Amino acid sequence: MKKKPKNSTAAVAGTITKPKKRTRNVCEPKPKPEPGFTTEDIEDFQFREDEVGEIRASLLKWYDVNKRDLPWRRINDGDATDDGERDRKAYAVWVSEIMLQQTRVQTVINYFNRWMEKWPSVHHLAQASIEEVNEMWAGLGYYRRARFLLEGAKMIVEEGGRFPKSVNDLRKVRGIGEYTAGAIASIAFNEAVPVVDGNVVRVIARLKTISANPKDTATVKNIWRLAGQLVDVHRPGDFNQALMELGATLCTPLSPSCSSCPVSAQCSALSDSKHNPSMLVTDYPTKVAKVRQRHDFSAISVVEILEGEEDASKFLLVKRPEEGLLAGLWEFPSVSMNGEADVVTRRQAIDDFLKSSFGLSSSNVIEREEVGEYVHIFTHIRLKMYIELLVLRSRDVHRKEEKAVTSYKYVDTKTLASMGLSTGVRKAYNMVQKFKQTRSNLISR
DNA sequence: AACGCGGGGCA
DNA sequence: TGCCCAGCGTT
Repeated sequence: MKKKPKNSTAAVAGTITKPKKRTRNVCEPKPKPEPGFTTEDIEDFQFREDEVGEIRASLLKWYDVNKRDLPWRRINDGDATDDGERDRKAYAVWVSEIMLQQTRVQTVINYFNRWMEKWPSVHHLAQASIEEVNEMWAGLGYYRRARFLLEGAKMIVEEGGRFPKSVNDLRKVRGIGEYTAGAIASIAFNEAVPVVDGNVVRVIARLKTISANPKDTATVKNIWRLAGQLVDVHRPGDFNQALMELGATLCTPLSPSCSSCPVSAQCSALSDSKHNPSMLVTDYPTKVAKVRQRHDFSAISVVEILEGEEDASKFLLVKRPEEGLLAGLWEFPSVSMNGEADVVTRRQAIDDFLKSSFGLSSSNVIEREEVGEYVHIFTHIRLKMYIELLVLRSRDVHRKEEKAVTSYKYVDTKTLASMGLSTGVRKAYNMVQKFKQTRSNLISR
């Protein structure tokens, strides 16, 4: 491997470093297409000053005309006249940015509107309970984000209730990393700092034909440096949003609309593709080998306790551990299986779990039915759920034998309907409801 | 630096 | 089905 002196020039937000003389100036026009730039190459990389000017102007002009009408922008847009107003904007930016982490705009819109209606300010949010927060968040995924929002709101209120204004102070808030700090500081407080998300990585990788591994720390650092060079000092918030908006709407992963792109004239990937049809804009950023999905199996028992009338029945819920997958969320009793498992094995495992943890005896069964199977896909796990309905008589519940190892509770159908359940748990419950409905239709016929 | 963490939409 | 999305905290 070729050795190069480490470039110690750190990314300075909002400043433009002077172009340096290099033996190989990658910014020079190239007589013929080159394959792209490796990790070592981009250490020396920067935009020319005239390029910076053109990109800023074109992108902002495009953004002013084409930006999407999004609920958080309605709050952000326009200049704040006092600190209170700036804080309200910052709160809206914060909530939207956390929701938007790894989540598409279209999905977020409704969640954002409901959230802001329920908790219009950081002070309102700080008074909320984790149960309420989970309820509002249910279905969005990465539930840790919701917990951090609540913790962050409490931190801010405890510190006096004023929103942190700088990247440095914002970074201290729970759940606010480099990206979110940059977004809030630039959009709400006009600090000339860059942001780098998946969109910005893609746009810059294409502009500069960066073929280095986009997940590599050195690459990410250099993209931050390049984004810092680009960010418009006068309109940093708009510029950052424009860059991301471009990535979300035109410079998309699979089919970019280069003919409509405001910075197509500055795009090396597009220029290369015109010279050589075998080179594609979509070759950048380079693809990263994906990790293999784990296959998990779980027996799930929707335990219904009958207390006289059918309407008075209650369901057993168990709280998941405070760390790991779906941390702290409620679910139906479940037992992890070691691969595919037949109904006898599953029931045995469930019986053992119900007996040892909740003192529920399988001798009190009114009804036990196999409801079905459902495969729930996480990014890293393929979870096959075996779902059964188990109806028990309440008078036979041996509360005395309960071991308080697991936190659990019995809830009625109404509570269950409104609770913050993960999508997989909600799916299991819906399958049980549908099963019952089908069965009662058959009986009434 | 590597890893864990949800869910959905789209080609 | 595979891909990837307005990332962050922990180890």
